[in-house]
Amino acid sequence: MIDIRTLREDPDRVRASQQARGEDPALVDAVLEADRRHRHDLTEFERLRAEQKTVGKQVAQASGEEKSALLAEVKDTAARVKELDRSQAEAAQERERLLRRIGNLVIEGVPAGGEEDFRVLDTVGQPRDFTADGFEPRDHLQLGELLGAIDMARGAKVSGSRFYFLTGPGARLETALLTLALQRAHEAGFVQLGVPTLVGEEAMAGAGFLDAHADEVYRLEADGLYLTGTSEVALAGYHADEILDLTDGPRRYVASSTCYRREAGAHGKDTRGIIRVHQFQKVEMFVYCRLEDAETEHERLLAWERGMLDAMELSYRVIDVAAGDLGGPAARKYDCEGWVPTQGRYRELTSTSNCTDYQARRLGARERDPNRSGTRPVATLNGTLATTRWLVALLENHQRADGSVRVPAALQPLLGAEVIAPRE
RNA sequence: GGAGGCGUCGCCUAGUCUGGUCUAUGGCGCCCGCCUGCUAAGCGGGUUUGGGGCUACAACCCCAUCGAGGGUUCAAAUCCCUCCGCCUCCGCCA
Repeated sequence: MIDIRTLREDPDRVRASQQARGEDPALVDAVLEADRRHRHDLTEFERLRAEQKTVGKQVAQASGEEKSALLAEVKDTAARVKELDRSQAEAAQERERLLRRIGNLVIEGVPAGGEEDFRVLDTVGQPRDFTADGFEPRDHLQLGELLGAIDMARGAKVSGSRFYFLTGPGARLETALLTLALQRAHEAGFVQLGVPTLVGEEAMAGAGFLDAHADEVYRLEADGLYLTGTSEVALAGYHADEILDLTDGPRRYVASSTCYRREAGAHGKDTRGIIRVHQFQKVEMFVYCRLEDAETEHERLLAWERGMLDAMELSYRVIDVAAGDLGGPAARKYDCEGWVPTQGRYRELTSTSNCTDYQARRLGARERDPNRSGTRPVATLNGTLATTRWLVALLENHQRADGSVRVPAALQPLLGAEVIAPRE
């Protein structure tokens, strides 16, 4: 949620941001209208309420005839107060409802436009030339089956489409990847958290996943709980409604968790293999820091992601995601996309968002304001350090003509092997 | 699953039966000042959060806030209802 005060004082800035996102700038005026109504009724309510309290005290002192007279007088006020409180609250709710629909203020420099309007910031490595290598690359599922690493058929038998088993070397490769990510985060000073993946409505909404992504979320009707599509939800909720002390620098957390996504709008897309599945593992970084440090911190998160991709010896590109493709809470988002040989294109492997104070305001994660009395929202950022999807890039890019797959040096000690060989 | 207890402004705590004197008590901690070779002690003051008015985003004034939400009442921490969380006991099950 953006700051209502920014919207009051500088509505043009908000309109411009909406425009860049391809969203409705008229929403700004609707919020302002509801805000005016709210403040008018609130002022009136407070004035009458003060009066009611004063008379109420007199009632307590008085007796007999004087008391009945006062009672008669204040009874009317009480009814008016109740009425105004209702309309004030109603206007506040309307303002809130509209305000929540406005996305975060896009940071200057973010390309305007939609999904295709991203800017490429960097490209690392070359897409592997299999013609030069003299063989036709197998896709990750062919390799997975050849190596005894992925079993889609049994996944479907047990749970349906977009479910899978990782088997033997596949499961071990995933574990090694996640472990390395956690190790590297630990060495960088992150505090590791074990997190709930089943959360209440408050946490889900606070992180912003019940707005645009509501269809993507698994909901357990009987218990009023939601399965999280990323540990960001739990990590964002961790310090909800708290006043943090950030004088010693940012709070950095990392968590590995199972992620659940309905993929409701993805019928027929990426149906083969484990590119797009209902359940996967992810190591996620999450940072609470001061607003003025957020952009620097965002660069750091990106650097940690790139370090991990480099260690996997993958070729990838870094993109500055366009405003229209950001999602509500993000003010800027960098994706790292790994090369997938059999698709001949780059696919998202990591994503890091700077949510500035947008998510924190809704969550109530604050700090003492260094410039004045009171508190102010902190900034939150998140980023991916590893996911199950990385197996696709690892298998396809490091495959050899005989169907075996070379293990990147960084994973070899964890896996205890330099090569994953086909089953006999 | 059954029975009971509890939830107060950082922590502990008074207040709830018997609604108005609660502008929520006291202690601890913390902050500022005084005193003082230094520290400690002592003394004085301050110390929830959110919002509105007015403004320099100060000071000041006001409203809300006693787990959350409703209700009763002129008036609710206090009475009634619903929900949430924690604890104890019993049962059941690993």
